[in-house]
Amino acid sequence: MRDLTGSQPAEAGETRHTDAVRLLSIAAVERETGLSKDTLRVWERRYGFPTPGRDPFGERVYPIDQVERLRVVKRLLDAGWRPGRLLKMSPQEVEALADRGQATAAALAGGSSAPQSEPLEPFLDLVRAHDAAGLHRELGRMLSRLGAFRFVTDLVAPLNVAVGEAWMRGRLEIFEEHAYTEEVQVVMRQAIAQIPVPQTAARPTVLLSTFPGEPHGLALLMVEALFRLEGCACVSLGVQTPLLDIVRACQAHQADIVALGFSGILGAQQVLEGLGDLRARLPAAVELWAGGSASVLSRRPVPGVHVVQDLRSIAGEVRRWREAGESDRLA
Amino acid sequence: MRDLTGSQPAEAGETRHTDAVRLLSIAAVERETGLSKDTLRVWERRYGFPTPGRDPFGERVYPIDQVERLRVVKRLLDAGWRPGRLLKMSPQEVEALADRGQATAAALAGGSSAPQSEPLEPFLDLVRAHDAAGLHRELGRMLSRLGAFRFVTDLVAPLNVAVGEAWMRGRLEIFEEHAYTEEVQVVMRQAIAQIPVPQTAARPTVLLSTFPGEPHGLALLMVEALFRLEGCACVSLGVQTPLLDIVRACQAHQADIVALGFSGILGAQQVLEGLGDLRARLPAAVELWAGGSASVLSRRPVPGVHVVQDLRSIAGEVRRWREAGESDRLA
DNA sequence: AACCCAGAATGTCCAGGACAAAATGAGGGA
DNA sequence: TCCCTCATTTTGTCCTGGACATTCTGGGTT
Repeated sequence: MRDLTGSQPAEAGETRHTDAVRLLSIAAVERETGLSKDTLRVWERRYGFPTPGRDPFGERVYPIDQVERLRVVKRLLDAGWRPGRLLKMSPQEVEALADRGQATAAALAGGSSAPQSEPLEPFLDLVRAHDAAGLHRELGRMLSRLGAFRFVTDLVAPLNVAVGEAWMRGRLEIFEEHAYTEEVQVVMRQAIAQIPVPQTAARPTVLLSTFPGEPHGLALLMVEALFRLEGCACVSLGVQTPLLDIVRACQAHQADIVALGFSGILGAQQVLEGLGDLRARLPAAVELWAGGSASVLSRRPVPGVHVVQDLRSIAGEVRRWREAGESDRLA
Repeated sequence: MRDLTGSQPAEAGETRHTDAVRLLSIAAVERETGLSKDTLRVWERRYGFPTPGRDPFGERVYPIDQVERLRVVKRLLDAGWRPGRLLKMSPQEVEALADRGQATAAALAGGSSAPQSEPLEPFLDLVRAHDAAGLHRELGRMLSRLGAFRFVTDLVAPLNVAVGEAWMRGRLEIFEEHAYTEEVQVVMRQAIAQIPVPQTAARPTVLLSTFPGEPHGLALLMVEALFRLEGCACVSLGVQTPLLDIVRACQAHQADIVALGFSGILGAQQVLEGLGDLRARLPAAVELWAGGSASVLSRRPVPGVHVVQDLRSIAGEVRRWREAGESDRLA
């Protein structure tokens, strides 16, 4: 991984100020890594890593390089590895795993069959060059060339995967991923704005959001575009809507489908409990769709929750819904 | 508050299923209210509220009405009240406070002097009617009529405050606030797209983001629009960038100003520690600007952090930066 | 080769104690 | 009368160490 920590040559008597810059509190580590305080403490107790020092008040202080390692571990965890093994490995071994591990996990998830019709490298180069304007221009060009549907399915979707993978391998910084996401969002909204609005009272009516703690709204936009292209009425609540409010919104908008996005930031347990909870609170007639890169979804099915593995399948699923509704109306 | 909890008439022998719908785990309450598990437990111990039951495993289960009350308490907390007093009050007293309390806090924050030149009620009515299309249309119309600058400062900014206040008084649901935010974001992005891109190498270069846990990206868009109108180069990382990555992005983009948004969701301590931490990690030449509705910012100044109280002041501050830079270059 | 179950692994929860930081309020000086 | 300072209370977060439901693993059985 490129060294951007701004490390100066360590001098003998490090000042208090340097310490403050090098050390993070447990709350800061939770913020930076997404690992809960409970998990951090229990890992230390069980596996002997991380090994934070203590400040004068007896509170944990984490060196920055351990935080970096925790970040990689977190990502490998999301890719299907288990902490017991990862945390016993040396930093070098973890690093090596990150460099080649993702390919395994991606292949395992069955992503290999995706027809990757557009070259992605030029876009990754623009991201690495921090050329936001250029990225915007090229994305806009591709949107015009491919049309909204193929733009989403053939370019943005594989590009997201490639960006995630590049981060894992240390070839992209998190902030570069953020900048990329932001730019794609702008173009995606542009794409959505171009889709003609459906008739009033179009069906199904789709409610889009994510759970609290899940800030990844890009997938939501992609899904919204695809639903719109199918002539559905979409109501997006943006990201991080509390569960009870999703239920209320569903009532208020008379939604037929509630679609939620998951990026793998949320823990498996939170996702499953949340989905089960939501399923119990929603009327049975409302379908609950879940999609995104979170691996839990494919690993453990939740009863009554419709998992959308591939963006391309949305069109077919909407058709299924409409036909099912038709027969209901006849009955 | 309007009853949208979907309550059916309670029958004598409530089923297990109904229980599951009525009771929330401590993790779910954290998700719904934004109050940490630690805080929930310590409130129970100290103030005797909330008073969760226990499931067969001895774990806390919170009735849904207590969760509703906790939400109101959280909002009053953000408005400057203290938990010791709020949690000793009866539910009715808290409710009454919410109904009139916000005005006090808003006046306290000095918001009364804002020249509110545009009528807001029609927009609130559209939000309440769940008329996303109508809201979009009216906002777009106002954008054209007022121009980007006045649209942001005279319409969107006071509207945000009005929406927050309406929620507090129980006249707006959270999901309605979400739907509103989403629609305004769409129009804001449209507004930004209309602003001509500045020359290459325009200065100052502004880096925009929020801390992890702060999902409110609307303020960020508003600020971006205003910076763009002043001819600044803007790099937005979207919301929730880890602190270390903000530092790296700042290096990579050679930013002159790092601007962060705070909505009051993050705890005071987190905001202050984060800002102090970030200030220590950024080069001294980089200015750190913080803005938003979080009350901490105005209550407790952080050394080396520039607090932007009013959106209108951004233009002047940019001018200040440019003049200061000029004299630096001469020196 | 498919299935199943004991045991290990793992994240979250609990209790209750401690303490730094922030807010409050009293007292004294300009 | 107003403002500043300092002691006191309030409040959120952190700590330890234990417990347990749930998930995953690996071997044995049909």
